[in-house]
Amino acid sequence: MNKITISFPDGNVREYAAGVTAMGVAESISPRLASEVLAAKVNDRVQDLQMAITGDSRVKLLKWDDDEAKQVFWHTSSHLLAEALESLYPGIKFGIGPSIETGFYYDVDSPTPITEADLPGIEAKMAELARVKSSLVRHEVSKAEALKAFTEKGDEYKTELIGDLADGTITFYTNGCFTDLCRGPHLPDTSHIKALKLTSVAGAYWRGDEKRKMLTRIYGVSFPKKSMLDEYLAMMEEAKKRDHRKLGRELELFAFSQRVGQGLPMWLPKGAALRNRLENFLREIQKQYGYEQVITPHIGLKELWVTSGHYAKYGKDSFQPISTPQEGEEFLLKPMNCPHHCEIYRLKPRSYKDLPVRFAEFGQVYRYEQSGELHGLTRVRGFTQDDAHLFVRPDQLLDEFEKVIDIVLYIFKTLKFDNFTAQISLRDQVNREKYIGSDENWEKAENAIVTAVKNKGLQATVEYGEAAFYGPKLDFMVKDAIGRKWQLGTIQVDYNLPERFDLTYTGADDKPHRPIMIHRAPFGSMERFVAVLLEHTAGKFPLWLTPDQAVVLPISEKFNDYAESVSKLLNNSDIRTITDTRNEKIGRKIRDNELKRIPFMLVVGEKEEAESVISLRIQGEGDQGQMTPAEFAKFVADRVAKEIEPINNQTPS
RNA sequence: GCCGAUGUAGCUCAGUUGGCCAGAGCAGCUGAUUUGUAAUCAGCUGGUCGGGGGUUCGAAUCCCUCCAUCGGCUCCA
Repeated sequence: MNKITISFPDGNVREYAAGVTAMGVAESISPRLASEVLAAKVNDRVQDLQMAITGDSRVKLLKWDDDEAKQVFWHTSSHLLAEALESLYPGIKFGIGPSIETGFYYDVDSPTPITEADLPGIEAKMAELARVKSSLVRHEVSKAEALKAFTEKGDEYKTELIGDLADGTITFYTNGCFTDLCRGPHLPDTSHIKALKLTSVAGAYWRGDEKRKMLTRIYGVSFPKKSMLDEYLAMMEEAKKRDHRKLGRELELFAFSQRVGQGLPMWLPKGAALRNRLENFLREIQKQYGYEQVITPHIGLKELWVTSGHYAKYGKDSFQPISTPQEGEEFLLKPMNCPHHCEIYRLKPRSYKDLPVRFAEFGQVYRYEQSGELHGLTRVRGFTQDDAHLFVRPDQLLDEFEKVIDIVLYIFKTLKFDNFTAQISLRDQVNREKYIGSDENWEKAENAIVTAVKNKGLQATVEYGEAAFYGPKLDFMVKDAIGRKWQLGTIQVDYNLPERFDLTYTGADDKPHRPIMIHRAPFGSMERFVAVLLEHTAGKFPLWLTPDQAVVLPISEKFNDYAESVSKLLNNSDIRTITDTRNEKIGRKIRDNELKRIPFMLVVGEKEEAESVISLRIQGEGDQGQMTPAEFAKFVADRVAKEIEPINNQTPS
C-alpha cells in the first residue's frame, strides 16, 4: 500500500491514497488554498499540481513564498510571453525561455525587430491571455514526434534542442495556442499571473556562443498580485539611487573623461583619500601576517609575459606592445603583477627556511576589456590590484591558504559584507586543453583549496570550468545594488609560474625544490571594491573610511572664526573636519551636508561660542545636544574603535 | 566585440508634424539678508544641442558615420 504524506502551508500533515493530485487535495481543503498553491514538491522534486501522485511520497504544497514556486511561476510566465509573441509576431521562432533569479526571459528570432517600444503592447497581450485562464497541458512525446512538430513549424532552434535530448524524456506543454518543448513544471493555469512587466530587450547569442546568431532576449517579471509588482518596481527605483556611478559623481569620489579614455577612472581627492585609508587598513593586516611590500614598474618587456604564458593566452586581447626607439624592443603594460614578483623571488637563492616569502603590492594593471564590458568602477581597463604572491613549500600550502581566507573574512566582517558567497573554481571536467600544467599538480592544487575551505567551515559552491588557465581558485562574490554579482576577493593556487620562471628553493636535503605560488587579492581591485562598498553602504561609509567625518556649521557668518577654530582643533585630534562658511541659513547647510552624507554636523552659534561647545547633529538622526570639541573627539574615536576590531590572529608569523 | 536604446548648460530634464537669436529648476557668480537643525530673496553668467558629414531655403529635430553612455550577451589572467 503506497503512502502519500502531504504537508500543508499551515503546517498540517495528512495522508492520502495513491493516485491523488496535489490540486485535487488542495481543492478538497478550500478554494482559497487551491488558488494559492502553485506547485507541488514530491520527494524533493517540484512538479505540476495536476500530476497524479502514485508511489510512496512526501509531498509539500508550494505557495508564492517558496522560492521554488516563484521559479515555476516565472517559468510559466515565459510561456505566456511566448504565447503573446506568437500571436503578435507570426513566424517568430523561439530559443529558450527559462525563469531566472528574479523573473524570466524568452530568446526569440523575430521576423520583425522587437524593441522596447513594443513591450507595452506585448504586456497587454499577455495580460489578456492570462485572464483567459488557459491550463498548461503536459504531453509526453517521442523524439520523432517532437522533431516532426517543430520541423513542420520551421523552428530550427527547437529542433536543435530536441536533437540533443534522449528519446522517452521529451515533454511538451501547451497553453492556449502555444506549444513548447519543455521539461516543466508549470502553474496549473495562466490566471495566477495577475501582474507583469516586461523590463527590457537585449541581444543574446544562441546557446551562449558568440559565433552563433544573436537572438532577441525579452526580460520580464510577474507576480500573483498587482501590489507586489508595484513594490518590486519601487524597490528597483530605490536601488538605482545607490548606483555607485551616480554616488561616485555626487560624492566626488571618482570620474571618467572621454579625453583620457573609456574605462580609465580618475580618483578625485575625496575618493583617493578613502582609497588610501582602505589600502593602509590592508597594509596593517598584511604586516601582521608577515607580508613584505614591494613596488614594481607598470610595464615590462614582452618577453616577460611570453615566459609566464600570459602572452600566448591573452596577447591578442591585451594591449598592443609599446615600442621604443630601440629596434625590436617591446614593452607591455602589465596586466598582472605576478611575473615581476617572480623576478624578485629569483634575485637570490632561497632556503626552505626562508619560506613562505610573501610579496605584496598595490599594483596598477591594465587590461584591454571589450568596450561593451566596461561598467563604472566595477569593470575598467586600468585598475589597482591589492595583490600579493606567496611562495610556499608544499607542507605550508594549506596553512598559508587558510590564513589568506582569514584575511578575506576579516575584511568582509569589518566592512559588514555579510551577504557574500564563496565559489571554488575548478577545471572543466571535459575540456582540458585550455589549462596549462600537469594533471598531478592541478589535482594537488584543487585538493588544497577544497580542504582549506572545509577546514575553515566556509560555505562554498563548486564551479567547474571557472578556474584560471594556470590554476584553480577560491573567489568571493558580492552583489551590487540591483543584484548583479561581482567577484571581489580571490585566492589562487599556482604550480605553473614557479616552473616557467624556474623558481627554486634549497631543501633540508640540499636539493633544489619548486615552491608553490599563491596569488591573492582580498579586495580584488580597489576600484571594484570601492564601487561595491559604495552601493552596499549607499554612500554612508563607515566612520573610519568616510572622506569627511564632521562639518562645522556656523549659524551665521559672525561665527565663522569660531567654526574654523573648532575645525582646527578637531583636525589636530585626527577628526577629519571641514567647515561650511557659506552665507546660508542653518537649515540649508544641514540639508546640503545631509545629502553629502557627512556623519556629524557641528552647529555653532552665539551660545556655543560663549560656552566653547558645539551642538552635535548626527546624520539621519537629528540634534544630539551640546558637548565640548574634546568630548566630541573622544566620541568619534570611540565609535571608530568599535568599527575596527583587531584581527583575530592567534599565530602571526 | 555583438544586439538594442540613449546623448540638449556642472547636475536633472523641457523642446509639438524640421521654422523667430535653444528653455526650466538646481548648481555657479554678484548683491541684499546675518539667519538655531533638511532648500532666504533678487539679478546675472553659462550650451558649436556628443563629434564629423549629408539632405533642405532652413536641422537639436531627418539620413550616414564615428565616439561615449545605459541594459543585456560574449569575455573577465
